Amino acid sequence: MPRKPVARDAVLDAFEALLIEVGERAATLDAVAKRAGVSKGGLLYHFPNKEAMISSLLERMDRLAALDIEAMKAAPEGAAAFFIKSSLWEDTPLDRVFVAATRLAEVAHEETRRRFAGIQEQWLDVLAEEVGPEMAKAVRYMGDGLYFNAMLEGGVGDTEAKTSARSADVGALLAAVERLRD
Amino acid sequence: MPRKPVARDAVLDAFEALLIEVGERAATLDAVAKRAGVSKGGLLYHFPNKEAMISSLLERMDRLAALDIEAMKAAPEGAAAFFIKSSLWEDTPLDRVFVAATRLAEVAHEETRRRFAGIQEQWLDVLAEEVGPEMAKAVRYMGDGLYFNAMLEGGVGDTEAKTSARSADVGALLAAVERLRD
DNA sequence: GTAACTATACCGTCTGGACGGTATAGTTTC
DNA sequence: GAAACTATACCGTCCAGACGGTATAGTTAC
Repeated sequence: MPRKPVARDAVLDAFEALLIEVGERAATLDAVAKRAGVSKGGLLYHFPNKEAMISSLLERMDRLAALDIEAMKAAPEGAAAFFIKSSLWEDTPLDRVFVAATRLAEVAHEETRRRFAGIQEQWLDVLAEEVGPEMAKAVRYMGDGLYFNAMLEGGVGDTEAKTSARSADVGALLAAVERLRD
Repeated sequence: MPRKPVARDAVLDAFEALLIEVGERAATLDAVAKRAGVSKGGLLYHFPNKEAMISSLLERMDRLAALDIEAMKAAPEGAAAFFIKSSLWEDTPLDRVFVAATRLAEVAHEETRRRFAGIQEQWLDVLAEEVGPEMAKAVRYMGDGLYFNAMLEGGVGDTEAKTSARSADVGALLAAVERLRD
């Protein structure tokens, strides 16, 4: 059996990290290859072009989002509370791939935008089952707001400090969700 | 008397439009000049480099945001309701410059991120005066969520249709705000 | 069991095009 | 006459992608 393609995952991780930290513009093939500890030729062996790399990242996002939605449905504290908590930036694989993909959507990457819309719709459906369609929107927009801020902050600075700063906000949001639930 | 510098505003408008519609990557100097109906030399006559163009856009944002905050304070329906309503994409000058600037923040433009943080802080202060610091956060995140979605949609497709689709959501959010106010 | 072969997993270099910016000479408008 | 342009040519750099080469692991043939 041939060697395991260890570089493939390393490349995707590096691409993701660069998108988060320095944005789409600076996530060049050279930069990705360098960060992954791989030659540019090696990178292009696994992903024939940049678009293929993006595709793989979107597949990763769909896979992780599907898991998240399952967890959300099964959450003992309720889908809404679970959703708000998980919208906080905690550097989980889903957080990372989500913010990374946001960078692509920002530069008008249509396919990425479509995938986003699909996932958001699923979230909304699950939330609506719990709190009704109207309040589901309020909850979803709060979560989107959390992501928006995570995105604006990017990977810059002390992640720990920012997480704890924002987790105070999550308390406020959970309280708001409780009020909306009645 | 020399002519009025009509091209200056045209360039800034074109830059803004391209950021919204096709993202930062595609908002090149050539593209901006072409869209503005101006020669590249003419563009660079007014803005010696791209950074100067960005600076002017951020100044425009600060100016419009300051007006918005004044309007918010004076709003008869209350700051929170005003804020939610104005977070909806309605193609106003502030909406446009805000989403355009988001594109720059996304590619890790530090100065843009700082300006955003400043404006958000002002919004939060005004909201807190009305609904208290905790619920102010909930309201602000809802507004951020609305912007997040406007940003993801970009300038693509039928703006009218999307606005009306989302204005239904605004109803839900205003209802949520009313509940939180008690 | 080993030689010949094949497929996979890379590496390093090169090229063509785009992009930001410079320079310069001329034209219109007030 | 001077500000506000147009038009065009050019430069250095960066980037996506192409290409040729290499190393190594498994496979077949005898």
